[in-house]
Amino acid sequence: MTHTEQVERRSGRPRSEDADRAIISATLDLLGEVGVTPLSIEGVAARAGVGKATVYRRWPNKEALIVDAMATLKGPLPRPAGRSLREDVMILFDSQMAGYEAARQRRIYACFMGEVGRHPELARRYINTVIEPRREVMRGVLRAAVARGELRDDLDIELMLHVITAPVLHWTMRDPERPLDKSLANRFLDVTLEGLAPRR
Amino acid sequence: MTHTEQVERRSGRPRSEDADRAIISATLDLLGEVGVTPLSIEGVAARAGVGKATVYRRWPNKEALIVDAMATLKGPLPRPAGRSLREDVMILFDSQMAGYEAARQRRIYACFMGEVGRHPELARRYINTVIEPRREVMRGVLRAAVARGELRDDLDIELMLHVITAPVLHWTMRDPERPLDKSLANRFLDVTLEGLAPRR
Amino acid sequence: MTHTEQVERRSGRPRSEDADRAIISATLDLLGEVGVTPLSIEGVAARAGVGKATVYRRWPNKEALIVDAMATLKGPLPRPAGRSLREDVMILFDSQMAGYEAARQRRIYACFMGEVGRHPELARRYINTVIEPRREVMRGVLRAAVARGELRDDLDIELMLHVITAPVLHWTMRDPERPLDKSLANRFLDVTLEGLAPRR
Amino acid sequence: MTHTEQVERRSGRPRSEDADRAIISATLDLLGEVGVTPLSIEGVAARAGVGKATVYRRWPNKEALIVDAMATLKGPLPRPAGRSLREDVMILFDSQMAGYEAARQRRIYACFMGEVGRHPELARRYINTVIEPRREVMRGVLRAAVARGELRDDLDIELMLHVITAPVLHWTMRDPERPLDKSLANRFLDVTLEGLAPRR
DNA sequence: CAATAATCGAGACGGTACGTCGCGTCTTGGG
DNA sequence: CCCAAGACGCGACGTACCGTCTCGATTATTG
Repeated sequence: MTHTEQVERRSGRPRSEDADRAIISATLDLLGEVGVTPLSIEGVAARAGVGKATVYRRWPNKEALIVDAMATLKGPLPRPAGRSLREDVMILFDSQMAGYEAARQRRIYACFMGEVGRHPELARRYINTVIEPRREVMRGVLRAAVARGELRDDLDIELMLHVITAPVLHWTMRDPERPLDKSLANRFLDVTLEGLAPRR
Repeated sequence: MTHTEQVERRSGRPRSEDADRAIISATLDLLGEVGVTPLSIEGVAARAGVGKATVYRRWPNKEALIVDAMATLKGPLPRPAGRSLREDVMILFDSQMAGYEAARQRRIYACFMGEVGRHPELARRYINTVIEPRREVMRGVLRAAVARGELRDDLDIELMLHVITAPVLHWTMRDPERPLDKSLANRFLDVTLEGLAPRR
Repeated sequence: MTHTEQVERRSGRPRSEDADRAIISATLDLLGEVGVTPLSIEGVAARAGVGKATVYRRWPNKEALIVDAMATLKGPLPRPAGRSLREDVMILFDSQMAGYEAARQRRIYACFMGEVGRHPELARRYINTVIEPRREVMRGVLRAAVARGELRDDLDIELMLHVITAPVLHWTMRDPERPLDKSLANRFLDVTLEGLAPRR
Repeated sequence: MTHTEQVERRSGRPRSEDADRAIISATLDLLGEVGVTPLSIEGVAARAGVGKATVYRRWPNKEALIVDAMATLKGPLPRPAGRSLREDVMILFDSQMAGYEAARQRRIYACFMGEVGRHPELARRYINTVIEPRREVMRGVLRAAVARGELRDDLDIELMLHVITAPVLHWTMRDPERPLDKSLANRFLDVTLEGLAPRR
């Protein structure tokens, strides 16, 4: 999974997988804590308890390191149940709000959003790699809801996707440390779903 | 308006107001371009075409400088016409999307949102000083709309405020350089207002 | 005697002669305390209790100021009695060892000697203006002593001048604060006048 | 020989001895060129072609650096032949007048002499470390000459030492770049050994 | 099992940006 | 017109941190 993917065994002492993991984890921590611009290899190595050369031996620069670190964020996607729109949406929300991993991801999301202007290429990769798959799941949920008649069929999916997710995401950015309260998420849904529900 | 507010005239050469303005403007530019953490007094002075000492003579550190720079962002608030909800909301949107000043403010907004976790105190001041007054205008708009029967009266204003503004604000963060297209803003409004409109 | 010598009266407030004196005196003090290179107009003005512009109005740079300050060091030359070589030499020594003015001059002498390499032009002027007149007095003393038969007539005056004065001057440089003890000066004279070789 | 003398090997990359040498040499050059007060670590680093941190890692301030730099000046002492006073003295003079190293040492000597008042502690160390050993050699030469009957035995060695060396040293200070002409040194010796008084 | 070779943490390297200070110049109000 | 006070742009200072490089020690594979 690292940048210097190797196929054939090389002689000499093999690279420590512990170091790999510690570096990636430190990178993700720091991405969420300080953002892309102030993140430095020095800081990553210190946080990982590893020599700087151990990082540079694997990745040529911080962009490459961040790209590889992001790849580990793809993780297992939430699987919507498909019974009702609201249930599916809450499953997706839940996966972003519970646990240490989710908190770190919220911090990273906020940092990338704040640095879109400085690091457009990295931000694009982050969106494509990490965010887009989740949006794709959500699109499936919305399409299924349209098919079941739970959502209007005269609006494009992208519009509905943004209107449903933006209140949650933007709320989260204002305090990434605290997960969004589930009842508040439900009240957001009440409003937006009302607007998106088919006119009878 | 500078940090070292002086009442009585001091002896010696008075401080240059040109320098004041250049420093504040450079600070706002850089706030939008690089954010809070990487902003440095050195960078501000260089951008302003001013000696570093000229900055340090006025503000003891970058936080104080940023606080004073933010104060100049309050600017004139947009005045809603009060004829219809949609017209008023579009007036408010417009004031954030047109002109160089608005573009700079969008960049600054994105930077502060991305650094809430690192500089909570500064972010809080920014919200209170710059954002909250505009939200207050929007609250007035919403209350008037409730009074006119254009919005449901069973929801609290804060909820409606967030649901209406979040899609616009979050869309903006994904590309602060380009102002939000007015027709897209209208489509967002179509959906959210439908959800917030009173049941007949 | 200042650099901007003026002949005709100019209109407006005349320049303060107090300031002139204070600046020159401060310059001489600092010349002796910090030397030529670290001496700054800022320091002179502060020591003189005068605005910096008041100095710059009179002298264009520190070299010109130092030149004029040195001119005031010429002072009244000691007048040898002409009765005996030893008495005359001790009169000259005395004038360099007694009083505040003499101590300052010793400090200045040490500083210039130490900075000959950095400021050869200033040092040359210093030698010509301040030191050379005193050496000229000493030459007269030596010539008279030769005429009286107190000194050999087969040596040139410059050589004798240097051999007699160097032990005193060099001793002084090793601790300019303390004036050379008169009895030690006498012992130096004993040796140079009589030599170190044993009398047969 | 560096300030942070280490006995046991420390982990990590060892400090470069090339850097040590370059820094010390640059310090000695600058000591002779600009003196103690204007000497700065920045200047030393630039002259040595070394990062400033490389200097500060070894010495905490310029005084400590100068002390260590002076220690390298002790060098090999001249060995007088012991056959005659004049020959021995000229050997000692020679060692201060020939070669690049000697020219640098003359410049340094002049600088320290000129800054005795500003840096008495450093000057004291310089005298003790660098000058005193050479004076001790000269004392041996003088004592041997006294024993051989070449010098009077009724004068103390310190007095003779000063009277013999001062003309040479003080002449040198007036132009440290040019070594003292050997024939002039001989004429100084002629006088001090024989005296200025006429032979009866 | 010894030799080899790549990796490890540690830390020194040259370079650069930081906030501070002091320089010589410039600009006020008041005498 | 002079004077003090002090702000101005500029640049040097000592510090901290960056990415790179280099050391002795460690750890698998190879002969």
